[in-house]
Amino acid sequence: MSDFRSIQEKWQKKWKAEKLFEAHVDGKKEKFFITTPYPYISGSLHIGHARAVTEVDVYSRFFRMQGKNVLYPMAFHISGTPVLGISLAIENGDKEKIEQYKEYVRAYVPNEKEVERVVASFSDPWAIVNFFIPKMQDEYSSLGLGVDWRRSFTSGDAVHQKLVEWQFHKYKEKGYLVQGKYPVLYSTSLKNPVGEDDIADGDTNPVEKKEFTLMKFAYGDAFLVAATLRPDTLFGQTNLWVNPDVVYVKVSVDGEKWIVSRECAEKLSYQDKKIKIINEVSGSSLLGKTCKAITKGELIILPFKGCKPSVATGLVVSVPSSAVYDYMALKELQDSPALCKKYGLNYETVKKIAVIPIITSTASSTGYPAKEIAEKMKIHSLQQEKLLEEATKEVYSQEFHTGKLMKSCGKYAGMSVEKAQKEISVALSKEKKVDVFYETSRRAFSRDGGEILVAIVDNQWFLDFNAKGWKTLANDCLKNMDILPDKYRKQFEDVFAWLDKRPCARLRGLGTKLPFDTKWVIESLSDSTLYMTLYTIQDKIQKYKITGEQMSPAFFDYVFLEKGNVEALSQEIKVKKAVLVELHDAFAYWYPMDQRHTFPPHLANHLSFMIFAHAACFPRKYWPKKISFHGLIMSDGLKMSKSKGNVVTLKQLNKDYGADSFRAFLCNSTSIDGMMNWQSSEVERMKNHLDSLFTLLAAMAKNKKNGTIANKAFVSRVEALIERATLSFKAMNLRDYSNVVLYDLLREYQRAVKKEKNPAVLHHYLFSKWVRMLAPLCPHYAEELWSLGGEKGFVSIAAWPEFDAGLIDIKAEFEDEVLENLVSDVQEIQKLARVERLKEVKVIIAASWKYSFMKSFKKAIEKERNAGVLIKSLMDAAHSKEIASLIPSLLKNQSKIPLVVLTQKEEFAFLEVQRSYLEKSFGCRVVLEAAEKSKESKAGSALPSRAALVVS
RNA sequence: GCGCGGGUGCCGGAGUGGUCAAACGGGCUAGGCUUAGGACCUAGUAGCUUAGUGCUUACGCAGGUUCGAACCCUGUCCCGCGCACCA
Repeated sequence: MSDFRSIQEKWQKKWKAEKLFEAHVDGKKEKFFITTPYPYISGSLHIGHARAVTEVDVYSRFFRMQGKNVLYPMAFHISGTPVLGISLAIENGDKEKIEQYKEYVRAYVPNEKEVERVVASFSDPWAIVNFFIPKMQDEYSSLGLGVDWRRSFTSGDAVHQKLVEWQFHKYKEKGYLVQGKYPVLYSTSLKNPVGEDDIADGDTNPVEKKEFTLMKFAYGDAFLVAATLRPDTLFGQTNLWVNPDVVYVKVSVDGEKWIVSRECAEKLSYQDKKIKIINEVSGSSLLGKTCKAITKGELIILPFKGCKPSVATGLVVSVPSSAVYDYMALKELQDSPALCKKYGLNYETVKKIAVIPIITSTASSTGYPAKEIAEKMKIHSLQQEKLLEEATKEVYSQEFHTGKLMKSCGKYAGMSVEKAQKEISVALSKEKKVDVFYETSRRAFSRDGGEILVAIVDNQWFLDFNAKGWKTLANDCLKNMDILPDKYRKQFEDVFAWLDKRPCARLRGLGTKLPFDTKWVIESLSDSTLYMTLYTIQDKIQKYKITGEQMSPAFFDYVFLEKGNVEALSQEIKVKKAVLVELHDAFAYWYPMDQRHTFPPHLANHLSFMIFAHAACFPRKYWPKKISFHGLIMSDGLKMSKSKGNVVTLKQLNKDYGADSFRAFLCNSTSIDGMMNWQSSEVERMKNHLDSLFTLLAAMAKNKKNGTIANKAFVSRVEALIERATLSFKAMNLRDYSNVVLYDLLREYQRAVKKEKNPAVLHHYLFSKWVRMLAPLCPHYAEELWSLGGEKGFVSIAAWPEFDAGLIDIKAEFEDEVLENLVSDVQEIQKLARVERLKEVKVIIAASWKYSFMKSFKKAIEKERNAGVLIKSLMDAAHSKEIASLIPSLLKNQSKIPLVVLTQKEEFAFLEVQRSYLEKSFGCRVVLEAAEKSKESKAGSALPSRAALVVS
């Protein structure tokens, strides 16, 4: 049994010592530059992080063996709020976070005192970064990755920040950067915009922003302001709802007086409105009064306790035709003179309020969907909240998709609901009869307990993807890229079409400051779209100790774009001209990026932005060439998560299975875009399989002899497998490639060795090819075997085996198959006939005419498949009966048609050669005879390459 | 809701018009090896049938095109993912 741990360590050390994976500019070699998004700093790495990097490694090792100059680099991302959040939590004594990080640190630091000290130091975000990065590098390296670590950096390093500054200057010059107002989720306690991970339960129950239309109904010197999501129902408004138990406030809003809930007034102050509270107005005091309708006439104010002061304005405009709540609330009043009396309302007036039909849709052809659905669902009271919710949703969805406005809607009559919604609010907004208000989709709090609401940020910086020409460039870039699998191309196109303005800076988080407005930090997705360029020069930046100050925009202009005067630049930033030229040459050699490999969740954000960034800042020749996608990772059939306890860390992985087993399992268990389901029992199996493969190959290594192999079929099949593996690799079909090296070659070997008198010759031919083909998948085992077999140097940089088309021998393969079929047929017959010990096997070879018939038949069916026509054209008077029955049966079961049609003589000769082998397998005499000469009744059923058999 | 992708055996998944009862792997069953277990090897794994190369039913469901469909077309049901300030 092999010791995977020591083998793994041994070869990783040697690779490192020999600098095997350090990539150097070499104009004589074709380069291959492949990347995967840099990982974000987190506690510890698990197999989810390992998929992309491992697949890239397997793939790039193949290209290295194909003679390409491969650059596979990696860096680290630290921008944004997460790292900052951790250090803040630790500084604030957050017990949960501290414990969590102690746990992470314990994996590396044995001494508990030291653990405490390290975690305490994490109040400085850089301490987190500096602690984890070397660990992450080690863990990644333990997978056997051929990464050139000299080119590593973090997004917080000067070189990265200077690049991002250069990039944003370019954006600004091109007019891709604009400023404006923008609604964001905002925490009142943090006094800052918040993202999903700042919100309590934000990841499991996401908070969205909802855009309400505020409708202003004149009431005395003020407006009663009601919020609605459906401006399209404007013409169906019959009354206003207020909550009689709520005390509203009259506030001055930008010169107008509005009556809204107190909570709403507070929220409005965050939404770019100047608010001053004038006085209180009790809900009950409004009952029975009227306000001016937006369309014409007046609306009466009625009570409805369902109006929540915490939602929108706390006032609701009633549309009983379409809104089930409104319909029910109105009906309740109309059905009860007592209730009206209680609120001091005139029953007759209330009774007279008529539902106004406004929309026909699949929900109602007459315009009374609320009434109809309430009756259908047997809703009879406002207490049935669940049903009411459901009914509301149902009506809305039907009306939104199928609704048309009726005659009652004036000039909007005949318009679709979807369209009317937009047009009505635009028109009313022009007349200043409505305003916009943003509300959260649910009540939410930031992790420190502050309320989340929607605030409007002024002077927010946006990337304007619709800026002149940008999209055209990006689409151009996309069009010339390979997307693997190509089904994602459409998705890119859709995302590109939909991208509009995107906020690109935040007020908090780690990252690069916007050079021309330094209170803003460039947001962490926007700052990581061009960093791959740095991989091409980072080794030299370090070698020549170039500082952040020296990396001015002019520096990047020259290094990337060869723009400007080198001499002048050299003087200005004090970097030798020769160094600048060297940097440029390195960039020009490695760029563009040949491939980027990641998972589909990056499509709509990172990858799209990456394309836009390249399209914006670089000429066509430096645009990325290919994007490939891998699938997601599950563990024991579930998404990996701490709470489920199914996270498999790379440390564990190395301890229990080792890199090669993981790599083989990963590549073989699913296709590249399929989901990898980690199941330890299956990984264990793979480990065992590799063990026995290793044992077998190690034995072969010691027993090899040059010579000629008689088994042409074997050689032909192995050559075909070499070609298949090569083609699969080129298509990044890692599963099919791994099938070849893990199983198919093994099967062919076992098949051949049974018939082989001189296995050492077989080994000589197969060993070196097999080990080389195994190397990308299981590099550690392959290196060990390579040295066991006495081969020179590293297999990691050996040449990939060449496929020799001249050794493909279809006839030999076919004959071999005929032979194997014959053996298994005999065995089957023996079983069925219950013959204990064979005395004789009679092999009756088909009559000669059948061979020529089969030849013509094969040719004929290339064009004609109709049995009747075939029979006529192939008829031969001497064998009419047989032909008539043979043709339909061959058509039905085409597996009976031999791949290669031999002649009777050839088949005879081949079987004669194999007779001794057959006799040995059966342990008895084997007699060959031609059907024409046979006395057996079975003789007639023999077909070319499928002899009739008689056993005794 | 909009957009995209997908539904194949006990499972993961190949297969996109004929050599498919379906690659490869796993599981399961039987046998071998072994002190035992593990590992490994052999055979079987839709049903029926048989001294073999045979029949029937299958690729979400319902239709259609074709000599022929898992594969093409139409309808339908179900599932997954994305929908922005978040890495």
